[in-house]
Amino acid sequence: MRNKPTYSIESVDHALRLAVLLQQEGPMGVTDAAERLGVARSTAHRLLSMLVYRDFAVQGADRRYASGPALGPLGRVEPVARLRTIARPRLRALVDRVGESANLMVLRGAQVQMVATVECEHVLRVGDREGRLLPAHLASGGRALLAGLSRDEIASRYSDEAADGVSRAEVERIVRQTRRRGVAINQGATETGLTAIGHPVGGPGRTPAAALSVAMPTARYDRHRLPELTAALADTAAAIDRDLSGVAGRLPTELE
Amino acid sequence: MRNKPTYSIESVDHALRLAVLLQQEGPMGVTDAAERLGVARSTAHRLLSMLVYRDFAVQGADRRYASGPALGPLGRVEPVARLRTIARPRLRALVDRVGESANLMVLRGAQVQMVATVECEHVLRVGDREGRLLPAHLASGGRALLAGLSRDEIASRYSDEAADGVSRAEVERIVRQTRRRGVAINQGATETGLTAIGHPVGGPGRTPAAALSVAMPTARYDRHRLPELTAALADTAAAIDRDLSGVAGRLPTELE
DNA sequence: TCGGCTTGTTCCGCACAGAGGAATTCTAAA
DNA sequence: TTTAGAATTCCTCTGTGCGGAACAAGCCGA
Repeated sequence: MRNKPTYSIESVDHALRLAVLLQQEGPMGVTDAAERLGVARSTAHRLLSMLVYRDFAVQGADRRYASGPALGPLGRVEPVARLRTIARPRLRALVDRVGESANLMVLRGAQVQMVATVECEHVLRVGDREGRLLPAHLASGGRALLAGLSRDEIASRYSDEAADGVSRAEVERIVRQTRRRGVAINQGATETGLTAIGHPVGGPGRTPAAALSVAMPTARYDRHRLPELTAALADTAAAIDRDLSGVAGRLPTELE
Repeated sequence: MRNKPTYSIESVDHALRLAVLLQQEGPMGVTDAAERLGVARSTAHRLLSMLVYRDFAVQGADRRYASGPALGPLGRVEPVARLRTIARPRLRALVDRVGESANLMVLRGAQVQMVATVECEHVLRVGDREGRLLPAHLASGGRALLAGLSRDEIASRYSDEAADGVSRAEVERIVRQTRRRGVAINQGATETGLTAIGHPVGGPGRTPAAALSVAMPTARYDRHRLPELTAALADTAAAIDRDLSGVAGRLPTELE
């Protein structure tokens, strides 16, 4: 969730908040919804009717309204927010350790979405990209995640024809390269002068669902730093994985 | 999607329509969104900003907006609509064959959602319940679907404590009973005087994702009709499964 | 590199659409 | 059957949502 827009639309905000409430808290009645939103019952009813109209809600036999098929499955939005909360102190520690900005990202289709970013203290640094989407095959974390996918899984994300500027064959070449190197690296692919190293989050035997990266100006990257960076990434990934397992969390791969 | 509400809210409608567009058609820019909605660019931008604010959209590095984590996965809403379209003629044929109302439903958590209904021509009949949610363990189609789930899968939908009027132990008892009988039947469980027979849709080796039922007044149900009804349901389920496989569709179990 | 064009973003005035109070309808329990 | 609570419908009015215009950012070709 971002900052409130400069010119927000209250009616739309109420509707979207209500959709999220249904998703996260389960079925509720009109009166419940009105109280939760701080609006009149008639307003709540109108909002619910709009949500039903556009498949964001359905009404049960008991007259309560539940989340509809347009929304993500019940309870599964939270993992992204929880992932951000759990990962942020670990990202902070990673930045302190290596002195470069760090990112956490999840795979969404053929792209990665930046979930969290912690910036380093250098004046010249990679800035906050939280919330943004990048092509997965270009980003270091995206490459780390793609390298963990089967050929079928890659096929389900990339068509035969070049789309979004890349063919499946090219993605497969990048995956093979990443696997061969044992490291996911992006040198200038997403932005000239930027180098990033990626590492998946998710222990052995588990599908990696998120990835870490450290990103820096190419001027500060030297291949002799690679062992240090990869070790720091691996340690941080393991720590995040432990944190997530400790709360019996489900990882956002299940968003897909 | 239902009929347009009596007192609809245009601003909310625009926002929800835009969310569905992002979901179904992939990333787009402000100008595209404005054209698709028939609004000014500044209005489209405000709507997109609200969607981003509430996690229904994210903005990519190329400035386009894509669907956000609060929405169901890309392209997966449509299967419900397509399932309805594909199944409706088959439901019609089923109703013609057995002379009773027929439903198609999908499992959503611990409930089933009615996807499509075709009513029979008797004056006393089970009416249209399309769009409604019912407790899965009570509905015949829900029972048919639950009987196809593993113990773990049932555990993920029902907690230990009695919630929504049922405990997991009770659900497991119903599942065992359904499996023993080889038929999923609801006599008066969802409504007094109503009897329904359910049957899963999904061929051998595939997880049943939807279910059919025929539903009638108990006054018209006789256990000697059971072979006829189950045969008609099995034939119809197989036909729908073929129709779905023919278009290489994915079934709505993947909504979950 | 620069300029022109396109697209995204911000601002503000105004009129009509969204909110809410009240009336009506529905539902479940006693 | 009655009653109370909740859902739904209706309608008035004011403040909010829309869109035009200005501004900012990005892209591409010369």
